[in-house]
Amino acid sequence: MSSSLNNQFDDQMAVLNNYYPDIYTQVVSVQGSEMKPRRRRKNNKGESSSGFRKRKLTDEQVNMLELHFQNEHKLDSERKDRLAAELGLDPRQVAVWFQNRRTRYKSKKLEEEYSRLKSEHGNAVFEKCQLQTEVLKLKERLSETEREMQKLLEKSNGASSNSPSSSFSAEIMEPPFLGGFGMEGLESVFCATENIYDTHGMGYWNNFYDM
DNA sequence: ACGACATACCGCTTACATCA
DNA sequence: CTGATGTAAGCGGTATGTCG
Repeated sequence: MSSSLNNQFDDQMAVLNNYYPDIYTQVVSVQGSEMKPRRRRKNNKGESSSGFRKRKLTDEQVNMLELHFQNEHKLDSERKDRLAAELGLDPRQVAVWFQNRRTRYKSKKLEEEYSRLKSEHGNAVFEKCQLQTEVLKLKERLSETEREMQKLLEKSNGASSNSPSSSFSAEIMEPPFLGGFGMEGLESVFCATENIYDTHGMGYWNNFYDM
């Protein structure tokens, strides 16, 4: 632990002591006398639950542990022993609490990350759909323009009967515009996704991912 | 360098307390 | 009373440091 962190921690402890002046003596008197931690469950046949009652840590103990955890997620042996003495707990209980707390922290972080990625993915899908729709519209415009050009060519060919057939006219007669872009069969997908967004908005997709 | 041992940590699981 | 949920703690495995 760095010295600045130590100072920060000492400040926090001072504040806590201000709010809970007799926290340590209370905790020690309650837990130190009769709540000795003991091991249980040697195996899963129910051998050793001899009168054991699981004790919940007091709010003050949890607050203190939480304070230490915010300061540093891992314990060195010295800090563990000192904290255990301060809280009237077994050092092993402190270690276990920190381990469980790290697990909770990790799973919470994972959930947050999952939500963030889910949201990003939803936005990306939405954007992709918009872009695909745009591509379709542009292809339609291109097709229309090409048809008009074809008409103009036919007109001019009719006016001068001896005009040569150009390679250009042959090219523009090729019908499958979408095929050239590898977009075969996607028209219905575009329409479907577009309709879904139009009808339901992004909330629909968020619910969809929650399934 | 190497193996034995201790220690800390992690993931998974169990058992208990609490609450709706 | 009961099932769901939160959490303290047990257990086995792994990584790392120390010592002879």
